[in-house]
Amino acid sequence: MKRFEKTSITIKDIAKKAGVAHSTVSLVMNDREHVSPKLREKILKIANDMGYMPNMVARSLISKKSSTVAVVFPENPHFFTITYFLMIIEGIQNACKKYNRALMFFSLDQTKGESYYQISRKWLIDLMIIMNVDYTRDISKDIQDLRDNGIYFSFLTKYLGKEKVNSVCVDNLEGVRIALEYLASQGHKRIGFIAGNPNSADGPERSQAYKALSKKYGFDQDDELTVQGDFTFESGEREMPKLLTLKKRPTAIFAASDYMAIGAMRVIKSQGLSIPKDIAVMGFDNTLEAAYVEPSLTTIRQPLQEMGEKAVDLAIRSMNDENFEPQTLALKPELMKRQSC
Amino acid sequence: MKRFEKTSITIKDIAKKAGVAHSTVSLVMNDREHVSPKLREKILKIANDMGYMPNMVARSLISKKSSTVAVVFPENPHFFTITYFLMIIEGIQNACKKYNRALMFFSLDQTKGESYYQISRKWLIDLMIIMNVDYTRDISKDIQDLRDNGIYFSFLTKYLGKEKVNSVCVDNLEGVRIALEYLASQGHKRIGFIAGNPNSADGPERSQAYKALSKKYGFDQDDELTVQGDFTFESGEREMPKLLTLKKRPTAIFAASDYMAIGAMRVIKSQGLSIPKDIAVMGFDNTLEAAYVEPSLTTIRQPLQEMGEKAVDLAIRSMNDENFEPQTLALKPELMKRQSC
DNA sequence: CTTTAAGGTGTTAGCGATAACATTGACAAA
DNA sequence: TTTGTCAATGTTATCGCTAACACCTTAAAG
Repeated sequence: MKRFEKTSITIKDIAKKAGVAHSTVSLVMNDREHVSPKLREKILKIANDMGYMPNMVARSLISKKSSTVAVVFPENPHFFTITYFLMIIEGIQNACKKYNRALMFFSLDQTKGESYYQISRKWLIDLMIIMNVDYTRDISKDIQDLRDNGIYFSFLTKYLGKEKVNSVCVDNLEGVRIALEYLASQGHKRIGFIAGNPNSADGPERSQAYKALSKKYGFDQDDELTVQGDFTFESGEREMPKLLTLKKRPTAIFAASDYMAIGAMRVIKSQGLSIPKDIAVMGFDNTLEAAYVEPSLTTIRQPLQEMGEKAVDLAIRSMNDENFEPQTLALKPELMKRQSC
Repeated sequence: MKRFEKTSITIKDIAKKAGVAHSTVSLVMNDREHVSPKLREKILKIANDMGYMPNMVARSLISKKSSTVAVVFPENPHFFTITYFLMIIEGIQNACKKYNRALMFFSLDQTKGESYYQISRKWLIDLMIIMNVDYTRDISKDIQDLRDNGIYFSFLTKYLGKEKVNSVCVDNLEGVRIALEYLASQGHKRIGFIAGNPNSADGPERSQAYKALSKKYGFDQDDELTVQGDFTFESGEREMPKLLTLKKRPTAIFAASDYMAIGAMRVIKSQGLSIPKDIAVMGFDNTLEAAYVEPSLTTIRQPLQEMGEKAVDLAIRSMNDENFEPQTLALKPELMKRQSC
């Protein structure tokens, strides 16, 4: 008792005041049966009067569950300023509110050999959202470790491996279809494509969709119409000149991310070309910046907040229902008509 | 033992394998003295071989400290998409890395009567970053509660009350000075000012600085040159027309936030006026969007990341040094010359 | 050769909570 | 009245860890 100067109200304090055993108080606090309504009422009142607040840490220790949602993302010094992620996190935060869980963030430092399971064990995490997984690591093992230890999780975005896991993504095929259809409706036939990060889940999907659909819509098929970016602003800036110097210049550019589209726009404008008159630009994501650039960027909206929320929902459902089959949710994208097309 | 299907490696497992008491293992894990180097070595090796990972929750429970940094912000459904906050959070995340703490987020729901202290007790938080406090609540009491219970904290941004507490902010006077001086150097004499949220710490400070300095620089002093916004994009859009319809139109606009500046720019452009030729626009903050708008926004950069990092630093220093005087750090702003001026 | 000090190590008691199991007591049936 | 039953409580062990303290070495001092 000397060790701690001050100690806050515990179930034992309440028990003493109410003249019952602390286990009874525990039953009341957890809303379990086997306590008479009268006593329950009394204990609740005392707890309230004393300003009792359960100690989540002690609960975690005994139950091996932490009442948190852990978001784990790869080590990236600028993770938080990529608004794309932020909008997802906002959705996750809303879900936390809904399920009454606290939100924790962890960055996974590959170089230190940290694993998803280690983090979960260290902090008694029982629910994890795995963001933007780095496919250079052995994720099958990660998944196995998590499963073996009763940790529920969802991937954001789509998980590429063969295991059936919860994951949430946008319907890329549909997104690309909407984008290309809109460009086609505006009379474009020659469309340059800036592809996204080939090591991600979304990059290749969008590239394939572009390839397949541009045939369907009767667009020009030259290989040189596709350049390889990595979703970043810089890659858009880097690759755009290649498209501008083609003998036959495309009349529209479709970038697999808004950041690349914005980078490309900068190059186009710096060449004295007008958007959309000389070249139309279409993005993908609808990140915050899309509305602010000039001209504002026509793009495909990913329901990012909803994606974050659903990811938590799925993990919770897995947790509550043994028979729930892990699934991949592909949410519907939407065309945001603005000025760049 | 039946209760839990699987249990992970604990110090007792290590102790058994090493043939010592678990308390000895604890000493080793905490890098404390009274263990011979040879034994320490041996235990460390065994721990490593067995893949031991300390259970932070059990540690928290006994030590009443959670090894986390808790960021508490007021209930706001869009908190995470305000990039201003995000950049700060990025700094906080970096500091967490540095101090080897996990990052937790809590939104404080006034309506449910939650208090900062309650959150800290519930989760055994010992270090808290209080963001954007809502001055309609009795913060003196919050501060007292936290102090009484040995919880260390910093405010972001500046704390307005009389108590001496850790807080980090930008030097608003200096920021406004830099902005106005630059405008003066470009020959502006009549400058419209869009003030920020009067219930915040930064809003009134910037307004006062504007008033004092515009006298010093010999700018026009009409009251009608100042309109009242609240930092948001919408308020910029709402207030700008008032400045445009003045009999004598200002040649430059200084907004107390980038969001308001961007809102103002939209109005100016919609009137067919050119920026900066007809009207120059100066922002404050240097949020992400400032670089993307057209023309790009000249603004005063707040070192947001650094602010987040310093806030954690201060709280940690308070924790480690009993004699450390709580202080307010005012970081230096910086002019970001772009195209809008 | 015994005493003493100090460094190592083990023992034990919690932290605040949950949960298995034991016990009590009230009421109905025998 | 006696017994049985089941709901309502109490008792106790434990989660993984830390820390106070007791104990036991060993080596230097007497």
